[in-house]
Amino acid sequence: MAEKKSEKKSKYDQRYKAAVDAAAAVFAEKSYHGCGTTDIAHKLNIKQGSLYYYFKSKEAALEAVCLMGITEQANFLAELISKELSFAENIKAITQFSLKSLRENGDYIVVFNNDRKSIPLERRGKVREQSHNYHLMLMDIFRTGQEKGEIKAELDILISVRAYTGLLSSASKWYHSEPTIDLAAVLNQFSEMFLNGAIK
Amino acid sequence: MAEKKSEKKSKYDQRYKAAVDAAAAVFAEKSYHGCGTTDIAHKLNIKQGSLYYYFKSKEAALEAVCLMGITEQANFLAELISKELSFAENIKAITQFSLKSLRENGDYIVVFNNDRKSIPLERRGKVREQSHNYHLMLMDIFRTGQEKGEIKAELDILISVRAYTGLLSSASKWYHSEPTIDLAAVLNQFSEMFLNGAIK
DNA sequence: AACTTTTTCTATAAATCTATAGAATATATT
DNA sequence: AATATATTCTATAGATTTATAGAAAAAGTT
Repeated sequence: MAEKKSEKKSKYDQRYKAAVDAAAAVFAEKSYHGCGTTDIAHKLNIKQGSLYYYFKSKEAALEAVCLMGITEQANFLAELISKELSFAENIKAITQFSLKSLRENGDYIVVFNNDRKSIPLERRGKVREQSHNYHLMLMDIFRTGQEKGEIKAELDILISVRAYTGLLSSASKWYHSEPTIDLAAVLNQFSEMFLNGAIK
Repeated sequence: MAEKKSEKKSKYDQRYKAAVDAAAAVFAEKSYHGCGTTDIAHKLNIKQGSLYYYFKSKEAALEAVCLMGITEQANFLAELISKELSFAENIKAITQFSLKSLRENGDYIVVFNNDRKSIPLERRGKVREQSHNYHLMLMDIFRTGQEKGEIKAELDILISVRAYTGLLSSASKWYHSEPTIDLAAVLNQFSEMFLNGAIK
């Protein structure tokens, strides 16, 4: 009976996850305001009205997608920090994880990057918290790197963090449409360029 | 009479420019699909229906904004190339011009970056042409830089260009909300990081 | 098989949004 | 001043969208 209950629950959960996936895919392709709930329902093979069995509102779907996108990244950062690696190793690890996430959960990251501002203020709390947290952890990694003398002393840490996150998030714009480009090549070059620069 | 005619024409042109500015501001703030024509009209201090005296459609307004955003950048690149500077000088000049444009015409660039995909296919021609052109010119600058031995030989040019444009376009996400940060500081650090890297 | 719960469907209310047409007002010209 | 032109307004048609309510169907339970 406990087994049956958990099976039942997991059936709903599976379907709920499929709904969030569908929302992520549609939001990523057309943007939150650029799509209708019909599009999401169609991708799930159900009718528009049925979607509200899983989401209280379209906004709730957006929140779920964004939260999942940033939470995965934040959790990874927290784990990474506990390992106390060098700055260069941290950058390589973060770049690798980000690009792998882009390939496996690209829609979530794209939606977080592009549409998180469309979450209404009263619902934005959790997403803001996670992304603020992510930012703080990155700042921490950079600050530590500079204190240890790994990062050039003259660099402003905030600008550096912004530049690095910008580099990563920009990858989400083209990575998906260029399957030719090899993941490892991008990874190596991003890390190399960011750490050591483009010129000799 | 010729003077009066041109004055008249320029009155319409002034107002048309104000309309495009208003559209850019609203699109940048709420995104193309996230706003209504009412928002644009309100910013212009006219009623919603009056907007159609200046734009045939909302989509036409979007096209005008995007085209202006990318054209300015493309024109600058074309001029720059004719000067035949070194790679490092080119990067500094492009970074400087981009950040200056961001400050002065930020809305146009934000809209081009975020919403150009919302231009319907049949209207996208001119914008695509200009942005393809921009990409080709950047590729050219990087290729030349590598041939002259300024860029590390092992770097893939396409990935480098993507990384650099990503760095620039990401600035449009935060520069606006952080008036504390000095333009010159960002400029120097962006160029420095991209050229020489973050670590010692 | 009868019953309960879960999931999906149909139909629709209510709000919103783009675009148009024709009236009204302002501005320029003769 | 009378007339023409340019600009804005009002009102609205028509399409679309989100969300809800209650019926129907599917799945699970006893």
